[in-house]
Amino acid sequence: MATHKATYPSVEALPKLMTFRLSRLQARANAQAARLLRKNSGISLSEWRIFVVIETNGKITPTEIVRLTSFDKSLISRTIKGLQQRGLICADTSEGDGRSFEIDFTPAGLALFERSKPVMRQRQQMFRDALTEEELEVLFRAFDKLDDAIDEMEKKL
Amino acid sequence: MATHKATYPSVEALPKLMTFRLSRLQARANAQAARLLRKNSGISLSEWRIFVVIETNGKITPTEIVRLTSFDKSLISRTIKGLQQRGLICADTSEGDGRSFEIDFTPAGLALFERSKPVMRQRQQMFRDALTEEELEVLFRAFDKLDDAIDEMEKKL
DNA sequence: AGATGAAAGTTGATCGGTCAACAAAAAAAG
DNA sequence: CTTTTTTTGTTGACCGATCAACTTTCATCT
Repeated sequence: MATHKATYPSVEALPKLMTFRLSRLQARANAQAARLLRKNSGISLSEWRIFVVIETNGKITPTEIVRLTSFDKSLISRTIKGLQQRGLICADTSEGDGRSFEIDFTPAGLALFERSKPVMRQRQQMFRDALTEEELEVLFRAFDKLDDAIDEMEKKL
Repeated sequence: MATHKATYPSVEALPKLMTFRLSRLQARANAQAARLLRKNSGISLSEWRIFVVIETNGKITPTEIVRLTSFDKSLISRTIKGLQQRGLICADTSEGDGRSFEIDFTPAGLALFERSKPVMRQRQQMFRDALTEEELEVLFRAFDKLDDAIDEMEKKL
């Protein structure tokens, strides 16, 4: 005979919610990266990201950073200001556009970046090593597809 | 003859950085969910998550929520307070523990939750439909492995 | 029982991230 | 050439998330 006690979708369902897992994983990865950076070089995660973009692209304007990364432009603006004030990046006005400017490493900034690179590279490698080649492929393909799915939802929902 | 122009790891490398992709995807998914909820029922994402936990578990204490979800306990505390003040959940002190209490839906809260469920379920389904069954399996396995990888890094780095 | 330590929730401070409004400059339209 | 529109970057306000300090209650040890 059934009791009156309610039955529920069961808590095991929670880890099967994609956005739940995604959110949790990202939060943990994020917190860890921030802690590592803080310990190794005292820079924040947004600052690290700006550095990575400069490294991969060379000197670059804020708008280009937005285009390449989709980071929020106001966060970029504030992050750049902080880096400048500490002398970790330099800025030169763009030729032919008085509104914009290009940022680049200063020697001090590059040194600080290089100081964190080993541990961050190792971390990236540990993430990759945790998965097989095939899983990595599927994962990145899944990222692409989920990105597209969000685009579609923006239209339909 | 080579020029003096520097060469860089190439910007195409950026989308191959796992944490970069993870962060971007999660941020987008997050913002979208928040927008949908705001539009449909005016509740926040943290409030939605609390509702989902109550739905899957039944009435529950804050500490149990922490255990099940790893959400931050202070955020849970504030979220619960907000829901209570709007009469969307009710709280009864736990039997045998004067410190704790169990929260549950009020009729109003349940109604609001049910109002958002269809669109949120559809969203979850669209995420799942974006991937094949096999990709889904690999994705969730990857989540598990990456979670474990973070645990290991906590020890080594 | 009384003291000590652990656990449950709350609160304040702070930071990161997002959004909307804005000023300056450039580009496009007339 | 002048007006309008767009683009670039900055700023203020706000919410979400995290951390540490704290209060209250419970559990443990003697």
